[in-house]
Amino acid sequence: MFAKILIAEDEDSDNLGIVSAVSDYTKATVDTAQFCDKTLLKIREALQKNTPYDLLISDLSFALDYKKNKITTGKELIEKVKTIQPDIKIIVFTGEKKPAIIKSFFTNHKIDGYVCKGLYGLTQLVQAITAVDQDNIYTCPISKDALHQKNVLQLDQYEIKILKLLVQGYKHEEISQYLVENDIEPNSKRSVEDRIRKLRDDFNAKNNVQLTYIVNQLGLID
Amino acid sequence: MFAKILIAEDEDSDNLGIVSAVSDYTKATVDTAQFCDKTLLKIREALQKNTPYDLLISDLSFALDYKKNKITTGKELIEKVKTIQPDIKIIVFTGEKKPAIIKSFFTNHKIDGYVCKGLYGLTQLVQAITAVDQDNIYTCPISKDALHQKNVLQLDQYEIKILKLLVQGYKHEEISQYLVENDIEPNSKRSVEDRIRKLRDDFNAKNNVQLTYIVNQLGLID
DNA sequence: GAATCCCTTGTGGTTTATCACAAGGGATAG
DNA sequence: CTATCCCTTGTGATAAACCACAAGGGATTC
Repeated sequence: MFAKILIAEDEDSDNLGIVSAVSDYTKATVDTAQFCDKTLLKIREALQKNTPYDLLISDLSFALDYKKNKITTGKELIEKVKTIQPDIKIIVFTGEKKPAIIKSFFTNHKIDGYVCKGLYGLTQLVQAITAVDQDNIYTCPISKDALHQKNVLQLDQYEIKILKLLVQGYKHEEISQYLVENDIEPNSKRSVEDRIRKLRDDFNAKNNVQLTYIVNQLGLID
Repeated sequence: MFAKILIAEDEDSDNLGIVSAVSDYTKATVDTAQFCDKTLLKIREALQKNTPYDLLISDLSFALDYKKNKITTGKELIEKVKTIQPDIKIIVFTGEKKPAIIKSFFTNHKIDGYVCKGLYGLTQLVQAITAVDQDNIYTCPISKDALHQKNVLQLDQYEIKILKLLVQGYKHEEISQYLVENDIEPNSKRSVEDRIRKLRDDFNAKNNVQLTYIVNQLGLID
């Protein structure tokens, strides 16, 4: 079983509950960090002292940093952590329930578990720790659903760019111009329209208003 | 100081922290409820036994009810509570930071305090309890900002209806039809357009795509 | 090299959104 | 009562979104 666990969670109301649940269950050394940068620092230090953490339990959203922390989202934090200690296990423990976001953490960031905070969050977190300790992947009911949804379409960078420009009020023509100026191809007005139409098809949207609303609700253009 | 406090919070990871902070500070009887309906029930029972709660600390979002609880949002909960015990003090303790939503809780629901969960959530919650106990209104830094923002435009039901139809892909003409069928006035296509144009002006949006994106981001059409 | 496929782009036409101008009607102040 | 204001609605024009068809070009296959 894990011997050294780090919990990255900025909400003070949450900390106590998580720490006590985790340390009751695992008997491991449990440290906490309330900022992304602090988390990274602790992981680095532990590595240098040859007493690395086995497991990181991390939230995704962190308070905006009045102290100018460099990293402010769990996404970036996890990316950085993976570069300095690739073998560390990671469980995300968060309120975020959007399927697209959950999915991307498994596919893009190779996390080991995902637990949504909620009624039974702590129970599931304990289950996750057990599973991950045995080299399994853990998904709570909500994230399991998210991963099994077939029609959680992932957007590529090109599509995200177009949609972001759209919600900024850009016209098709202006989007085309922007793409030309930034050397992104394809970039004709016609191609932009084509891609937007494809997206409308994919998401069953009647027009661009509904399309942008849908992808925004799904968290695809955050 | 308050003698009897009820905490409505569905996240189990949060409960422990909140309860211990509140009971350490107040020396009051502190009860908790993980569902909206359960909360309402406890308040009713306490009233009948002539030992009512002095203070309700409530979250806003609650887990969706597999047991078919009637109330699933803090908003509805607070409305109901106010009808059965109008004099109870209410502090909202939640992750929700959208100005429009925060504002509406003070103007429409006459709550006594609003604290955003976060780095110093518990500290602020304790401050809120002190303030509210002395019949003052408490706003945490974030909600204070929200209340002071001048340009947090509130939408009326008519405007919300139109915007909701818009993001469902309705055309102006179809919105007009819908309004006619539901006896909502004004309902001509022209009037619908006019109102949408006014909204675009208010929110500085170039077109309907940007408009709906903005109001959605602000949480005005939830 | 020719046939084929796929992606990109262009053209032109229809529908919808956006906008300017104005007529009608109810409410209100004097 | 009348002048005025504001809200609603209508008309018609322009801009943008939306859509169907097809040409050109690169890559692949045989």
